[in-house]
Amino acid sequence: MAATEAFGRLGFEAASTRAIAEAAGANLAAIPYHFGGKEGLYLAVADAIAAGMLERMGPVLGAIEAGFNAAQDRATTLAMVQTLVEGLAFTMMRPETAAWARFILREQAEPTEAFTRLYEGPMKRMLTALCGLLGRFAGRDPAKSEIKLTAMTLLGQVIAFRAAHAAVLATMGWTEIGPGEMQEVRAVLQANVAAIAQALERKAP
Amino acid sequence: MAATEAFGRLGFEAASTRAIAEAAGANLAAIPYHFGGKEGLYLAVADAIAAGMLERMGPVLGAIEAGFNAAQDRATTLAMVQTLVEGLAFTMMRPETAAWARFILREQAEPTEAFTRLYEGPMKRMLTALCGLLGRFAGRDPAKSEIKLTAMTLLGQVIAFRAAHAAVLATMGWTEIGPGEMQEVRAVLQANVAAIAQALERKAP
DNA sequence: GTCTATAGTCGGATAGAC
DNA sequence: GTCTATCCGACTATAGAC
Repeated sequence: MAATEAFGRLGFEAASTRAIAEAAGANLAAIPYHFGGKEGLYLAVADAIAAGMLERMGPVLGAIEAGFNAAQDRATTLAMVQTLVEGLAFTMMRPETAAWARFILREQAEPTEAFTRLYEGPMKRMLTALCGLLGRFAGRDPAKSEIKLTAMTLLGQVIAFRAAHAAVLATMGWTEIGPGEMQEVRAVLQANVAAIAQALERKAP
Repeated sequence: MAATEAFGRLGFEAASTRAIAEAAGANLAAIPYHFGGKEGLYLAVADAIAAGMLERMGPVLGAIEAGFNAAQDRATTLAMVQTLVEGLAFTMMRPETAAWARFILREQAEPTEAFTRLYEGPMKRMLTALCGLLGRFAGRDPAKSEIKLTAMTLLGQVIAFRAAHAAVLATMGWTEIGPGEMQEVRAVLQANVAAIAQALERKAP
């Protein structure tokens, strides 16, 4: 956890193993001993984040994947999309996951081996599920660019609240995105998802 | 430019003035001499980015601000929203501004004095213009939370393509977001903006 | 203004005692 | 496994020649 915080806040190079060891109440030499070095610790953080995300999003994703083959009507499909977006929002906006978000955003800008572990784990699964749902909605191949890009924009709306965190706080006059603020965000996200889904549906063959 | 690239890629602490000076073909000692030190150089980068964004977004923002008081119909207002979102997308997705995006995203996650300069300059002006347009669209006070949050999600969709850059490339099978890819992104952004605006309009008093 | 040389600090890794 | 002591490299800033 100390390493997640430090790497997320400062990046790989600027974070110091000395500070991480001290924050964790551990000895500096324990890092090379247990993780094989600073880089090993960094990858261990990526794996821990991937596991944590899968743990939190697992139930929602499992339900979608399980219910997918049973032919669903559009209302049910839309509800699944809403659940997925909302699940991501609630997972990524919790105070405990702020450090995850910083770490992931860094890896997005400058991907390393750690990004592969994050992408091939939780991210790909979420994107695949969302594309499947949107494809059914639009009556089109989920692998089509338009569907995939729409999926990115839906998840992107959520990500933006972390990526543009300081701008959100400044604009809204908030000091944090707590439970109360989260309710307002959720209402707007739901409205947007519904609007975009409806537009997709209108274009369906 | 060398400093923008280095600070954007590595962050303030990890970027070295040695590497920046070498990349710029300048002498190491020139940095303390001309900018007062590493921190002064960092703030100079922030100011340069703010000025560059204002330069690129200025015409679009000026037109919106000038035309705002002349009572506009909804079609014109929607067109202005589309122009603003598209302008931001084209500004922020150009290869030349990739370094800006990395710098800004870092400041969003961990704001310093540099963020204030970015926010009070171009960001606030864009957000104010967009809230004004959306407020008129929805027939509501532009200062209402719902309007401001909707504005954040609209700009957030654009930001997401930079913030989740690696995930976008991996999902789309792209190697970069060039002009061709940009056209596809633009079409989806336009559709989303139209859908969200229409939903706002339906809720208008 | 521009450069070299250097001072002073802090980084990660490791040797070796326990 | 855990700790202290230490090595060696890289960093920013500055003194001082030109």
